[in-house]
Amino acid sequence: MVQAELSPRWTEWHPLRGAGAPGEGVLEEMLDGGQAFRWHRQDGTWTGQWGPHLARLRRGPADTVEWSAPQGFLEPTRAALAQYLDLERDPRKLADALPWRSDPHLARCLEAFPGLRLLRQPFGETLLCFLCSATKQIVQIKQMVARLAERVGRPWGAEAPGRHCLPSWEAIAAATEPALRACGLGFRARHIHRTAQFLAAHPGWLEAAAAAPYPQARDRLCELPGVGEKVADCVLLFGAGRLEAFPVDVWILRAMARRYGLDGWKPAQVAQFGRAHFGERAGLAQQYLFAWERKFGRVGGS
DNA sequence: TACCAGGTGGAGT
DNA sequence: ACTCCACATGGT
Repeated sequence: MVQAELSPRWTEWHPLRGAGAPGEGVLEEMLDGGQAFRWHRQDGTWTGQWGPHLARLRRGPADTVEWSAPQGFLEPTRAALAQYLDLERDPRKLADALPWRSDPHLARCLEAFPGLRLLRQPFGETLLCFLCSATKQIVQIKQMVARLAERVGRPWGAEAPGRHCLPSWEAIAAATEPALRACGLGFRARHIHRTAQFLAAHPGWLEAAAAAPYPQARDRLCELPGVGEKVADCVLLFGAGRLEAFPVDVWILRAMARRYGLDGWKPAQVAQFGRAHFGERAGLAQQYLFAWERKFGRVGGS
């Protein structure tokens, strides 16, 4: 499917500066654990794209992470990575403010994924990716957005031949729905195309939603076709750094039923419980619970 | 082969 | 307001 996987010439590796390095296996959870869908591993090296950016990441010596950029893009990539990975903030300090002292399961989750970060992805791209996410596995979502980039997005540049950015909302609005459907989007193609049409007809709408306070931002996003409470929360959490957002998917529903006794609770109730129980950074707790349940909770009820 | 996947929207009660 | 179900597609 991907024909000539020509790779760019890369700069040398640089140590990632910033507080709180991820523990063993945690980098993988950050890049491939359902927050982002544009990172691919080959031989222990992760290559990823976001917005106009392209970078590689790998584990370095002594619990560090190293990065490299396409030749000629060292400084812009350095700045973009700092923003994307939220390097200014220490993830362990953020997590320490969660109520793990009174919540043994949460404590276990924090211990299992030390240094886990929430990404700060481009808002519009996050919306696009999570519009693709409905009842799809992460591997399939990655495949869908890869095809969207390849067929609808613009080429990254001469330095990285064969590589494409995700399409802008304008580009998606200009595409036909059958063309989107041909990317394997299924019934999501209609939602995505109608959302694109709406955004094209309402310049500045998305930026306003991104800037609004959490409850208003969430309500506004839910006006878009294909966006419900879960997708809106994912977009705000992973695309706008709104840690109050508490996305409830099948894994969180399962986790809250098994670990907190919330059997039979509906998503909206679980979301309310989550925000009340975990506090103003509930979304961070959510990501730990999600990661733990997927890694350790696949079999066995309690 | 069945069942499930980071759900949503619409119809019927 | 709540319950049920169609919606497309591919992994396990």
